[in-house]
Amino acid sequence: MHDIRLLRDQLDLLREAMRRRGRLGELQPLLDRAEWLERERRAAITELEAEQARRNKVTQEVAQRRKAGEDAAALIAEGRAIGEQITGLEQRRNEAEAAVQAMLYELPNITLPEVPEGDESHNTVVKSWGTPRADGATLVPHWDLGAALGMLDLPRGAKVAGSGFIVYRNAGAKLVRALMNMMLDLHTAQHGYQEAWVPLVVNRASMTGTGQLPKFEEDMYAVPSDELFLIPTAEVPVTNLYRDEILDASDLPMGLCGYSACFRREAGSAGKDTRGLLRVHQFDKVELVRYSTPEDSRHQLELLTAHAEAVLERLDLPYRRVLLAAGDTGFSSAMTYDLEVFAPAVGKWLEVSSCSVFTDFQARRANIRFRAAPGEKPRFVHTLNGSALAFSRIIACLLEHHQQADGSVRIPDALQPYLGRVELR
RNA sequence: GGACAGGUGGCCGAGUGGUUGAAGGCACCGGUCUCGAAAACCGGCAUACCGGCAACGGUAUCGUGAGUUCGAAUCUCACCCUGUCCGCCA
Repeated sequence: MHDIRLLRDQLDLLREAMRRRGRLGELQPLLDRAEWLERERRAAITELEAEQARRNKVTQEVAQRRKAGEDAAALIAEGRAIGEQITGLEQRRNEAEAAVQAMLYELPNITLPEVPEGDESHNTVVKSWGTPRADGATLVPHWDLGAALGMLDLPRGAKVAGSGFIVYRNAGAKLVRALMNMMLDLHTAQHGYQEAWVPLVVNRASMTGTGQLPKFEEDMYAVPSDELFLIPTAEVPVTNLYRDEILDASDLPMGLCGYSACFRREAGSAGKDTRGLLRVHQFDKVELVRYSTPEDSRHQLELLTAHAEAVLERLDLPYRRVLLAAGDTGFSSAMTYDLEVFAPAVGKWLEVSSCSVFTDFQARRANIRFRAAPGEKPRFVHTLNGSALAFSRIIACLLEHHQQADGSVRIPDALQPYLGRVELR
């Protein structure tokens, strides 16, 4: 969410930000209306507070007369009339405020200057590591290989829950545990993250804090009877850990990592890259979250991204880092690097991580602040997060990239101790 | 799920419907004293918003939201959270 003051004195900044995302045409009317509503809101407040001040005077006068034993009937009548005025003005203020708020919730974050403008065709590969296999045509796709190895049971997943819900079995199930432990050990022991094990459902306030609500309610599984939502990523509970709190400057930068299952309805993407493990309704993920000062957040994005990349390097999977163009950058994000790994049999680069800095966009929504020094005013922190990593696509890439001529799969050295074997066959 | 008890400032804690933004204490900051420190004493110490170049003025905030009233931390209702006991249960 943006600072409401931008609507007053930096409207062109917002306008330019929307243009860079290629959404000005669509959002211009909303911006205009929001600007008008903000003026209306303040006008209502000014009038309302004048009436409230008047009422407070009358009220005190009543008290004094009562004490002196004088008659206060006229004043009480006046107070009643003012009260009616106030009720009307309050309603006017509330309506304007709710309307402005609703519009602010619809506006995406302002991207950093170095983010290329335009749509996804302007995404830029800024780094490559390793060599993708060129013999993909000769390889068995992960869904067939996984089934052949007894690791993946997609038909029964569909039976017990539905299409897109995966059953891992035998070495596949153990592989999930191995990946979880390997990643969490790396981030806690080498990268300085605290570990958190968090709820898989959150309330509406948390979903609003990180930006999933109110705009993306359709994308989430919900438990309406309890007003809870299944998390699409551990980003939501982990970032909201410090909602409505003031951190000490000495706490920053702070890193938290956590494993969670992630639930996504993927409404509207039926049939698109949905084979095997490419796009599923429930997957596992280790998430990194960082809190930093505003001055340091850009640097923190590089650190965070490097932490995610370290996992890929340990898994010996060739990847590339893509700087997303403004139009492809997520709603809450100011700058995002996607990490993509090549799945040779599928013949596609798969997004296995998305590392973002949200500037103060989430912190303002979630009201997460820090005090730079004792006595100073609290300021909003900057939040960051990134997957490190999403398991299902990693498993797909492991099965394809490390596939050997006889249909077995080599297990990367770093994973061997966790899985307890050197290959799958 | 049921029955009680409770939610007040950074923390503890008072608060008969009428200068209560809220006593008192602790913590914190500044000062006096001291070679220095402690103690003692003096003073300061919430947040957000509106108006104003500013000085400053105003409004709101006692878990949340509604209501009663000229006026609500205080009364009523609903909800949320915490604690204790009972029930149920992995």
